[in-house]
Amino acid sequence: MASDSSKVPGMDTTAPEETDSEQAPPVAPFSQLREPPTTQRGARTRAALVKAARKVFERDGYLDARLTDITKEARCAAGSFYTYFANKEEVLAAVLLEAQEDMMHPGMGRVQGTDDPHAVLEASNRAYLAAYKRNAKLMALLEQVAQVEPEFREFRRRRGDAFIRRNARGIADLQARGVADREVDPMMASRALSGMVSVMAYNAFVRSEEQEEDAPVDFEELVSTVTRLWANALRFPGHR
Amino acid sequence: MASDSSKVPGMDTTAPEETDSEQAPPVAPFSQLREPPTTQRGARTRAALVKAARKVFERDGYLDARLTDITKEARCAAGSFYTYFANKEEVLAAVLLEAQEDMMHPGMGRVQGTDDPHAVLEASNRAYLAAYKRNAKLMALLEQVAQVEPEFREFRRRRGDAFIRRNARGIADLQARGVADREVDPMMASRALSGMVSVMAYNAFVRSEEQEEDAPVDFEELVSTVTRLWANALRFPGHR
Amino acid sequence: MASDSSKVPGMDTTAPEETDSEQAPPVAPFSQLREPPTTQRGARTRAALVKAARKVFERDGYLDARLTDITKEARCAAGSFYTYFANKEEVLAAVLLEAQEDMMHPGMGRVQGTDDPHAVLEASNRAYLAAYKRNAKLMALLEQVAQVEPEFREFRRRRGDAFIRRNARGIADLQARGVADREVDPMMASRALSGMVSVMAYNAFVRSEEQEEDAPVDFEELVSTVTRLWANALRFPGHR
Amino acid sequence: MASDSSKVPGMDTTAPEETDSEQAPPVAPFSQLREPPTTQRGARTRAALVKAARKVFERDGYLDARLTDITKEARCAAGSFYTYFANKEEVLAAVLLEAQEDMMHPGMGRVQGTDDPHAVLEASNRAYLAAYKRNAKLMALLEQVAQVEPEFREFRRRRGDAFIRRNARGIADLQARGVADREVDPMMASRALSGMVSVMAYNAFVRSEEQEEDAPVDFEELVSTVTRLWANALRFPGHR
DNA sequence: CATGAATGAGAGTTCATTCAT
DNA sequence: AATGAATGAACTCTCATTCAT
Repeated sequence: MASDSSKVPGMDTTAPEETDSEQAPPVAPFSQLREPPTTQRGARTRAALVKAARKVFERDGYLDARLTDITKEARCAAGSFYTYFANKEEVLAAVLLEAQEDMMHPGMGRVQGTDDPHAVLEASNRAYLAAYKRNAKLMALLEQVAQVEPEFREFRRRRGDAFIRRNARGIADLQARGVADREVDPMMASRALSGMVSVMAYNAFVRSEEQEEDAPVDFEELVSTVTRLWANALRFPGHR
Repeated sequence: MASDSSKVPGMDTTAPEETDSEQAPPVAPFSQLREPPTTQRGARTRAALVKAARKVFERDGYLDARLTDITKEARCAAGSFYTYFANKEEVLAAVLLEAQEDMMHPGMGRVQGTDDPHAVLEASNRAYLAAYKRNAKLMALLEQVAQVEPEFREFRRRRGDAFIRRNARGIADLQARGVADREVDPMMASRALSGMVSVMAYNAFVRSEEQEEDAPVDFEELVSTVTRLWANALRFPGHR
Repeated sequence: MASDSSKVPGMDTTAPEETDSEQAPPVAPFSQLREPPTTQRGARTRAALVKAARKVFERDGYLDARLTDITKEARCAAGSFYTYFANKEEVLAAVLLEAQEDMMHPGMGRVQGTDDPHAVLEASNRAYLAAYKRNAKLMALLEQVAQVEPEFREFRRRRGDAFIRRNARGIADLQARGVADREVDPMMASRALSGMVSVMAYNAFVRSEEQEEDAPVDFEELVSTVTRLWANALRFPGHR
Repeated sequence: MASDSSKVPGMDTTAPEETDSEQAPPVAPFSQLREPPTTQRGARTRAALVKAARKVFERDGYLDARLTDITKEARCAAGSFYTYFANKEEVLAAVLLEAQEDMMHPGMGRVQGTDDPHAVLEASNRAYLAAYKRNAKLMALLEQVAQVEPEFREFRRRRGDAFIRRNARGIADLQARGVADREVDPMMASRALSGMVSVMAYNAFVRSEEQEEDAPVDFEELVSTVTRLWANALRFPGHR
């Protein structure tokens, strides 16, 4: 069970600039073999290919996607593909790079005007889960590819690590403030709890079709459950 | 992200016969298309093929494994493969079926002579993690295959569900006894916490090679961390 | 379309012993590679194989029939097949030989107590068509095999020739008696008319499933039509 | 006994436009799965493959023909085959389609300036037989394939039906004019007589090699014999 | 830059036949 | 005689990649 720790949730109590510095590495793990197109036509074709690739990958999966499917979808010749990408891996990298922004910046940031750890945690989890839901197909794709291509395994790892470290800092911070249980190692706790949320996200948004009868999980219930368990696990005070 | 919910951990406070009845389904999801060999020689060849298949799968992964690699490893002709299996999927099913016993019955069962929920939980997690570690390569394989073959996705799901339900019963039981937080839904909590442990197991035993520098996680620390977080999350009492 | 000239119809005005002498050759065109079984058990197994082969051939066709299908049907081991036959061709030969009696002797013989050529012809055609109908599946099989195996092409040819020659003699006889048109060569006329009836038989009894809506041909109408055309073609007198 | 009723002979006394409308269906029973090549080079390759396929099929038979034989003969790579055809069946369809024109339109049409049924019939039969002779190898191939591939069985049936119906109309027409025997059903008579000619053609031009000693049939004798028998069978008047 | 046909290595599968038991 | 597992040659089809136009 590949849990996704490539995209992990949690709380963010740290300063924004640090976060950014952490996010840098996962952004560019792929070497740009081809230089970007010079002409306008080139740019258009390239963009069409990336868009088509995303569609085909999400529909057929990475392994079953044939390059000709992609070029067909992009309405260009098979050979044109190689003007922009060396192979399937490279288009996928382009697809992920393009979507990365939204996947990495859950968009919440910090809850304004409060220091309540519980509120911060909840907002953070909500933002994470919402982003996961938005990009569910891509996350599924990433999981699949990580099983097969080491480059993307690495990509997934870096993304997960960024979240885990960010959350670990948050935990350490709360421990220092006396708000969180000091008995646990912040890093390990972050791994466990970040993982917990990512598994829930994966199950809810990616594997949901697998579940035959089960009613789809209610989003808010998901948020409150993982938040509550997380808070409890770290023994946030004033809880009830 | 494929989190593992196919193999989930947890605590077992329920009666043994119930547990068994739950574990039954995942045991035999694959129809035996080929009938078992009648002669002794046949049994030997079949066993050699299954063994070879496990080796090749673990070494090369499911997708890169070629049937001829397997027959070569088993020292038999390519055609002999088809005496026992219809295709790659079927050998894999045989491999998993053979290993299933150990993967499903972490071997612990109950801690004798105690009702202490914390002790029970810890023993349960230790047993689960130990079994995961023993079968790490196979778990990795299962993750990989589940991404590609619906049959095995289903297999993974059933296994996960069995654990999740078992743990959900345990949680409900503790809630009834007033030992666990009654605010959370036992099923959702079980999903989250079981998932948490399985991710940790996956990261520790499967993805360990990925982690370049990080020191390998200490097994006992892993057990105590997840146990503590789990206990806290459910607000076990008497906690320090 | 496979018309059958291996089994041709017609009229038989010649003496029986001549006919028999013609039928001899087609009976044994196949070399008996294996000698007949000595023990009683052997005879039983061989018989079971021939019976099974006929069933499988008629069901699946010669080409799609696998030897293991036959042995399975005969409830014996694959290897046992080779105790009695060298290959698929040989079983088929055995099957045809066994059925030959009924296929070659339409069973009518002569219409007793009449010299009326029309009555004789009609009886002959009726007997031929009835035999064809009885053995339709085998005839279909023979057609199929003849397209593929030279040995059976030869077998088919000999059988057809026997009928054609017999009918040619009948025609020559009638010409001598002044009853049939003397302008046509008896042999050629026999080829044409015998062929005509065999095509009709093939279409009616073998290809009947092909015809989607068409009502199945009425047997008696078939008999009377071919008889009338045949009689007309040779300008039998007194015909209306 | 593969008689051909797929290609049947006869007389054509009907208006041309009707005939055309009947011949349409058999012309295109195969769906063009692959779209036709756009470039000139593509057209050349495709044509080479069809030509090679015809040669190989006629030489080795449909079943024994290997795809690599065809590509080798066409001097192109094995994979190129699949640019134009999905499998062996499809090339064969292309081969037959290409030859269809000549096989379907025996080229005679009507004898100009005469209403003499006998002359019309003879010209029609001559044209049919000549076309059969020209395409003998292909007709043999069609017979063979029809025994094995349902699609081509259907193809054969449609072609036969077209001829049979055309001749049936001719017969009905002559009956109306009082020239032909009114006792027989035009459709059944057409089936029998068309079949008669097609068997003769099959025997003369396809199975001729089988006949060891027999002198090859004289073409003109063939024409006059079947014509005479046909005319007699329908009791054309003024016959000597 | 775009096109789309050509390439060819390589994998899975079938099944008649053999042969040790 | 019977058994049934073992053999391995043969063939089809896929698709990423190249390259002439």
